[in-house]
Amino acid sequence: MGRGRAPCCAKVGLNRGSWTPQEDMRLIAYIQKHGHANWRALPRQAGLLRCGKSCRLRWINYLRPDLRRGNFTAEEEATVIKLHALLGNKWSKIAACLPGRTDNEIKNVWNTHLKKKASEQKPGVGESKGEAADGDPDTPAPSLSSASSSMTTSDGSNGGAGEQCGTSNEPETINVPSPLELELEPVMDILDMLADEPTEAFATAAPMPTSSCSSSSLTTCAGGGGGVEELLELPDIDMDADIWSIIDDDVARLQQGDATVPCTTKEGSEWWLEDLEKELGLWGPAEESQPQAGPLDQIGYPGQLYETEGDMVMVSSCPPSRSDHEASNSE
DNA sequence: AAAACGGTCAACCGCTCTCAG
DNA sequence: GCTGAGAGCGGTTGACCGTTT
Repeated sequence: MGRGRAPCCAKVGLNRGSWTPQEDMRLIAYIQKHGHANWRALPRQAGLLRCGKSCRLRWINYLRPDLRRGNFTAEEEATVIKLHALLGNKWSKIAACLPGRTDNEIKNVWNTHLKKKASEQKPGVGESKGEAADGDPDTPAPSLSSASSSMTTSDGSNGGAGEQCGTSNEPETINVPSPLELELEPVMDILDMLADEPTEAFATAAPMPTSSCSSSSLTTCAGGGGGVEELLELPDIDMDADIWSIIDDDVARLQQGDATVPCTTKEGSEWWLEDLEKELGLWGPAEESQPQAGPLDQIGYPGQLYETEGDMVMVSSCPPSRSDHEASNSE
């Protein structure tokens, strides 16, 4: 109430719309180095002409290292459907049960096809709290374990995307009893409570222990892959110029094929960027990478520079064109 | 072969909640 | 206890791409 405040971005002089590869690189480099303690200040300190909100969204929905990508597995879809039946449009909470998936992504998937699917599955049973609605005798708990299996299995039908995301993300979690289970545990509790008391119980009983996976903080996410958190522990430092030296330095080293450059090494905590690049078809020898559409046609490998608007830009991660995304999905 | 249509997804907008001063 | 700032969430929109006519 009355918490009115100016929009986070005065819409003057700030970039809007799709993110460019260089913007992505700046954001990634900055967060890798300094974390994201203060989203509002981040774009200024990182030298980005974006509002903090936009940066946050970009990071959370696309650049975050612990993201899974590619099509939803059947298990994930089932989980979303069931959780939606339980929670409604609480996308962030649903996302908390699907590590590596973002609320935005789940929302989109729901609105595009799961909604239809769900209504087809349960023509008249929709209001029965969801659990057995799809004819599956399983209670929500089994559905969650399905989700957990989907995490480690990853969908082979994703044309490679699945392999990069899920498994490479947490190879160890397969044998270890459970980062994921631990993560899902509170959710199970929540669902348990929901079985008795609808939605209100959730609010009180769920301090959102897992929400970090969906959107709040990478540092606490089980899927985050160890070392990343260390990178993000650094305090917020004011360094407009510094970010450039980071990027410039990395660019230079990348061009020399220096595998120790953060964004390129698989051994460090930056493996995810490689994965991202692979998924975008920007990684590896030409014969292996997918044909790029549009402006990316002129782009070679990660680390390679190309010029745009008089700016030198490093080929690395970039917002995937739809063709990239769908190419990987259509397999 | 071209145009129209529909589907999908990334990004933006505005509101609410939480926390620090 | 109050106020303001920042973060997070859910809804909506616009652009792009594929499919159908």
